Amino acid sequence: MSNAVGGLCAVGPGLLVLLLCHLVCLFLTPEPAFGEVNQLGGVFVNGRPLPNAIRLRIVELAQLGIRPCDISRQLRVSHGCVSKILARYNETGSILPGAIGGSKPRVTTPTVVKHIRTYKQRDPGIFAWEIRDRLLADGVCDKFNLPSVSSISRILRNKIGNLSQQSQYESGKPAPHPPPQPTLPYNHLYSYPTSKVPTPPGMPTLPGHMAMHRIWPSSHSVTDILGIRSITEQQISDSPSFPSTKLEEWSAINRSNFSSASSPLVNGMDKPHLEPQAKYTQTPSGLPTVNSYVTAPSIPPYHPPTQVSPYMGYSATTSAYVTGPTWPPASGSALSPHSCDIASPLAFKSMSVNRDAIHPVAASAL
DNA sequence: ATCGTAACGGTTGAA
DNA sequence: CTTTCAACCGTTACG
Repeated sequence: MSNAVGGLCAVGPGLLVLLLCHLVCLFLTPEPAFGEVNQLGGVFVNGRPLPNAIRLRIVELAQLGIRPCDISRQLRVSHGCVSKILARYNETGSILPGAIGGSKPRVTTPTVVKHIRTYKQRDPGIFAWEIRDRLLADGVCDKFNLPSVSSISRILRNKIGNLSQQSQYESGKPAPHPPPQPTLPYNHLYSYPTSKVPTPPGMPTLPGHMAMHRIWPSSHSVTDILGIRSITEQQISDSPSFPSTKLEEWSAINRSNFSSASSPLVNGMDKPHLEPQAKYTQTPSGLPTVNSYVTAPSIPPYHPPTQVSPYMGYSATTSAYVTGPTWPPASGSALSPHSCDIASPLAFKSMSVNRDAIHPVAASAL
């Protein structure tokens, strides 16, 4: 909670940083140096996610009732991509891309191995499939991270066999935190992108502890992003305690994105991640590129300074959690409820405040 | 005309 | 340190 003070201070330095950021951006992204141009004239970086600003914009426009095809034309993003982003948003409530790279989450975590070993010690004749059942029954694993029978066999063969001689696993790691949770250390990072498994269509939420796997969208929901986290809140929670969960998730989601979306405060500790940014134009905050994406005439002034803030918000903790898509916004967008005063993106502000002004946008697209 | 989606070539990062 | 692999990306083209 040293951030209470830091929060206040963050405003000052924050502005400085923003300024700095802009200077950098000016140099880095007059136009996307490594971008390619799609059929619509939009610039993209193959293999890399669209800047969050664009993604956000897509959702915003959709919430305003603009058709995907028009959004596509207006933002010069392929309709396939618009479709995908909106579908994802609909499904998860997040505009963010999934986790890029890395390996599948490990299921045979130390905790699981330990349990397997225990089972084996208690009943040397136990079968792998029995162990599997017990892992599930005992809540060590859930059906999403339950090791396969062959994995268990391998563990029995490779690890348990050796370990049983010297029990290095436990002695080596006295487990200061006796597996507090069956949840796996890796899984909290990866669970969210189970976007393929996450919520089987029709199943809105995951029951019980599985809900935990879905906390991520919370901080990334459009509402949160738009909202609009005040600058003072954005203190990147350097305390590794509670709030950092979100942060970790964030960084796990996509490191380059993380750095690009988060406040420059991260830069200090994240140097390696800056490189890709310089390389691509997924610049810090992903904003400057916006201008090159967005068709100038149709988009209201997209003042960078104010745009930055929502993305600084990405790194912050979460407050409100829009479970999803309040899709066709009943009245006004789901985004507007937030008083877009301090940190709200001008882009949105201009939309919600002068809703009339946005109509021309829609009109121009139609 | 619009939309959903598979294929494609690409990037990324853990193992 | 390099390679492999499986995740994701956005674009394109097709239905």
